[in-house]
Amino acid sequence: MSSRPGRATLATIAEAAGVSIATVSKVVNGRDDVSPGTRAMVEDLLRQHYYTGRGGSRLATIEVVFAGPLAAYSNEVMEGVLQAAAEPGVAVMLSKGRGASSATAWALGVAKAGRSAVISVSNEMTVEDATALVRANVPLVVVDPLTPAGNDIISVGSTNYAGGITAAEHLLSLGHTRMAYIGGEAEAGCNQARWQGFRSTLESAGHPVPENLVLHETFRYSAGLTGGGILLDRPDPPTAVFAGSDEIAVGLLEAARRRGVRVPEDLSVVGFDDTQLAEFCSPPLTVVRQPLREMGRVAVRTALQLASGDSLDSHHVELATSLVVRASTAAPRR
Amino acid sequence: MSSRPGRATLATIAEAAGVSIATVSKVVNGRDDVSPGTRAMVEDLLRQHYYTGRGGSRLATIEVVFAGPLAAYSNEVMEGVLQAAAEPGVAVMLSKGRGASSATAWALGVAKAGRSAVISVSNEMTVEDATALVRANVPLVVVDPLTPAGNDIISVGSTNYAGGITAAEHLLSLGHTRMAYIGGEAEAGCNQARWQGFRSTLESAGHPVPENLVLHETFRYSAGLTGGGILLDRPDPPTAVFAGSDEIAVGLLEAARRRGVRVPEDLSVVGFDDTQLAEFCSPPLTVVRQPLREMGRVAVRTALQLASGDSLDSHHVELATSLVVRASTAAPRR
DNA sequence: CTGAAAGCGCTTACAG
DNA sequence: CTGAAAGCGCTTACAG
Repeated sequence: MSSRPGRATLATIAEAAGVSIATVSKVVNGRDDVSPGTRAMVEDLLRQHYYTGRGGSRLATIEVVFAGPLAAYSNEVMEGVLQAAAEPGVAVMLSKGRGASSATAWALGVAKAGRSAVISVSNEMTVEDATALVRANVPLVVVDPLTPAGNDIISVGSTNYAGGITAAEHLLSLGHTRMAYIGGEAEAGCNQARWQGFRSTLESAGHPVPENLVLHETFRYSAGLTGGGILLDRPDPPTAVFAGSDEIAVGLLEAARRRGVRVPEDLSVVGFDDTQLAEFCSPPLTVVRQPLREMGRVAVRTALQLASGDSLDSHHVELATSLVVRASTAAPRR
Repeated sequence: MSSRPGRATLATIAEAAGVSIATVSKVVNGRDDVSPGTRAMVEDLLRQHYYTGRGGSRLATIEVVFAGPLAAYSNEVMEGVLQAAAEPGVAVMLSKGRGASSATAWALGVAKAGRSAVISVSNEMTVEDATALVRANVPLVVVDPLTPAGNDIISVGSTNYAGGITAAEHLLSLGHTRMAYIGGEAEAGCNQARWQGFRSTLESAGHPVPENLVLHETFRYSAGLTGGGILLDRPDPPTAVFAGSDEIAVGLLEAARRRGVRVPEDLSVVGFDDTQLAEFCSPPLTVVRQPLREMGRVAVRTALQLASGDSLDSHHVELATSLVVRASTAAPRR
């Protein structure tokens, strides 16, 4: 073991690899006159030594990736991210993901641009993307994962199952017995958890959700608008609906308005998330609150820990959901 | 004139300044063993030659500054920014401004971090901030300026005055004669323009806005909620309200709901902006649309032009507003 | 495919 | 306050 006090230089790597500085330089610069074996070995060493180039580590920068459109939901997460990043002076970059480029090219670009870590929000990070980031030595933290994250993916979520229970208990306590669910993407893990928590609680209470009052589509407004229409146009509409997101709930509100169905007098609505939409709509929404800002903050702290090589206590953190009662729920009419 | 083919190096600057490379290096690194006169001269030359350091220009990066909370409004602008930045591969950083640090320190930090330009959205950029950026050689573009921008500040806005006229004409055409205005910050230039366009049109039509039906507070939801309450609690409430922003309009919607005032049957509401809030609220809002995405796109293109040293055709661009009719306006009851 | 050697851009301890 | 000189980290044309 040679002494290595400061940052790794080309010389550090060259010594460790038993090759010349010139060869290491070629690998770093992606030249092609290096044998595959040598290249692989040198790349490994570069990663192990956290080689950063002469610029040193620059300003720490976190790249936040949103797959979908920016929305009320993303704003909450971003506020938390910005807050947690501001104090240590970490810069925050916003992007829409890798677009058309290959996972490898994208990950390499992210590394080359000097990003300290990537935070992916509510996003289908494919295993391919995640692997590419690992190979490029860029830590990844996933917020509110759609797919149940694999074991080696670090993620921050909330207690979706408990949230489903909370919604059910609230509606039961108001006296509802005929309730419906409009959820997001059927495959999404968080959607499944919300639904199962809701479903099992109502079942135990002796008021199971009829199969034809369960809709899974997307987490977007349009799903609430059309799904709400389907439910409300039935001869026997539900007296309460649990929506898998605030956007769905707000779409449902509009479906109700169009039909002259009053909320909460004729229909109770519970949303999920507690974004600004929930506060700003009329009537303001009763929701299961997901602490999105706090999730953003935790994601930043975790990402920074990973970036500085610290080990983590846990690969998945779940923050508690809670009930926020506003004006969209009431006892059913009799 | 010596030949200068590629990027400026310390040697380029040293030659131009007639000092040694060592002295230039000291200036670049902020050492204090340089006389003020020499320092000033060298700094000038560094700017003139677009000195970037050995890293070259890195990845072009634009820093977008929002002073207030992220909201439906900022999302529209950001979508445009991200779209325009994606194609040329420009990175987008998000920040909340300089916080507690001095304007100079902040601007220097922005320059040192290698930002190509700053886009400030709907923000009170003080003259001090703007000057500091100029001195640090970082181009600035202001989107939807609150204060009427000075002559040397580059800005992108929309036709606020025309928007006010549009709102007035729409309500007049529906048959309204008693109309109110709830605007944002009274001093804000964009607020003034919207109000004056509205006011003058109604005046010409013989239906001037009574002074006690004009409220100026902030562009936020709470201003619409309280302002709407004041208006609707009058013995002689207006039959229509023009709101200076979507948030105000949505707050007004809630004030109406709480009082059992139906929109649009009992009250017509026109918003301003056309954010997602306008689409998602119930009833969906009739609005004067501000092309926020396009404004974000233009801001990026302008910023990039400035960063590459191109000159601009115009220091201020105004994009056209338009009327989007949804469900919050109708003829007044008789 | 590899590396010795020349050279570039930059920094800094030190002499004046 | 200034700069000559030593030296660092890196790149690259070229010889093997």
